[in-house]
Amino acid sequence: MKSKDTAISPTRKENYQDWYLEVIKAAGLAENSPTRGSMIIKPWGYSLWENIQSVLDGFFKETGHENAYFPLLIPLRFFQKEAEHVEGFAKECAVVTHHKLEMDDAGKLVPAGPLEELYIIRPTSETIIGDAFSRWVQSYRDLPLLINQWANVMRWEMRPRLFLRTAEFLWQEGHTVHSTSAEAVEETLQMLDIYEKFAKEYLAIPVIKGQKTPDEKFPGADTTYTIEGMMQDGKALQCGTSHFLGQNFAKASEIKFITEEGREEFAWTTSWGVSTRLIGGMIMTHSDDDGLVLPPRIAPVQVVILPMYKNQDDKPRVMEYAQALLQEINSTSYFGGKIRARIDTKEMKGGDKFWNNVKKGIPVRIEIGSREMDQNVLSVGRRDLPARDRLKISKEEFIAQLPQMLEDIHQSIYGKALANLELNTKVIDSFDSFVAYFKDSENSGFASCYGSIESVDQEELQKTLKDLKVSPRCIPLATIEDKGTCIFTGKANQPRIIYARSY
RNA sequence: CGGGGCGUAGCGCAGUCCGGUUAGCGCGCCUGCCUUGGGAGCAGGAGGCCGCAGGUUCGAAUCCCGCCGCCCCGACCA
Repeated sequence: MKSKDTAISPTRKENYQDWYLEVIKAAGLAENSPTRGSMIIKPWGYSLWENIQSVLDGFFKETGHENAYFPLLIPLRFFQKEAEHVEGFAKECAVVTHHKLEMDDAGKLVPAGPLEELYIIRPTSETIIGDAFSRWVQSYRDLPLLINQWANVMRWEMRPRLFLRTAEFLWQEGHTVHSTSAEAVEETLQMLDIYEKFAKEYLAIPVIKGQKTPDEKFPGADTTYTIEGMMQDGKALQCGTSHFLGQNFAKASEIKFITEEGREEFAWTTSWGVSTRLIGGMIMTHSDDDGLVLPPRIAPVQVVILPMYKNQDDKPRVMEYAQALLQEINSTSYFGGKIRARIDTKEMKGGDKFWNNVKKGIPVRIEIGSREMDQNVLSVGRRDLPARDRLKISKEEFIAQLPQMLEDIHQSIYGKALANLELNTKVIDSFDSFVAYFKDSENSGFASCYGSIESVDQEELQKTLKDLKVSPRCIPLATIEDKGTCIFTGKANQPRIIYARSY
């Protein structure tokens, strides 16, 4: 094959959507399955999820949460209890109506045994967990109740996209119960902080912490908080949400407790979640026209050794050297863990092997062959730098510098993402410039402007936003005290709202 | 769920309008030779219910009907 300018085609500039799908394919992260809207997560993609799980699970446990598991199927009557919740999710619920299959006359399997009690496949678990909580919570002594579940959920999406929006997806959902409103709000914000920390420190994704406007909040929540990231095409991606549910679900599920004073009161609940969408966000934030770029702290393999040998006679010597190098790397640490390294032993031509590992996004590549061995150096490539650049460095120096190199890569890709976010966030002062900002470009980015909650109910504004495909993403917590005149309604003393196109 | 495009080998496609030998091509895969540090070359080989199911016909990848899936644009969303 002729050598190409970029390993991925089309490039981001040529067609961002197709580029995204190609990156996933080339890295072997996931593929479509025979089941509509549901993806097959391949080992390389799943190992990313495993790392996400293990880090977050640690954070959850450090903050006193325990894992539990609730059923996949939720009795329809439970789901019915919270009106707003129903309105939000009813349209995308898969329903289980039968409990067996029978062969018809034509020899085809058909559903039989209709269920008396219908079930939905959980789109989220507030209702069935709430039912359990109503029994678990009796007294103020049972509170707070801090539960998390790792699970799959299903939302029958009209337009699925790998990782970003699939009918079935993997996530964690935290569900907590508190005796006071203030404590529940505190929990909601604590978990939002954990998500922000995780996004920044592990996925190297800069995010804006904010509050959702009423039209964008979780159905049934009093307040929804979000972390919003900006992809390389300027679109927003909601990377995680944390909800203060008030007493809505407590009332729907009868979660009541006896206070110290002996009064019976409804409890206050929260829920919060992140999903496999994070993987999509990570891909879109960092990857380039040569494929996936993995943040070092979450990469399943942080360093890959590529043995290059001219012939089978040369192989033992190179492999032996590679093994020894692997041992040395494995005995070094980065960010609180042993450095994860492996040798790519696949029998492949040098060039193929090289580009495969580029496309997999492995942060550091080491090529060793007789050339390096004779000179007693390593050829080292960093995934955040052009693929063809190599650093010649002695083994000793490399081992000594490796932790810092991984750290540099993390900082470098985070820095690039942050620059993208900052460069493409514009302060907008008027309705006209708001419209112009989004009309001028498909890849506008974020508009930060004073907006009122009421403005979302204005029909004319609704239409304008719809035409521009723009929606309010959040009211950033960082600027929540910064008040001004709403550019849509003229109402004074309103907070800044981030508007953007989104995934 | 509406509008548009598309389903042919693992991947990317031609052939479909206008039905007619044995369904092709490139990449990949296997074998051998030759190569070997930047996605090599030559030779040989394997691999297809032409998305699924009906229909029209002597004959269907090709025409008609239905269904399923994928991509794009709307409506909806983590």
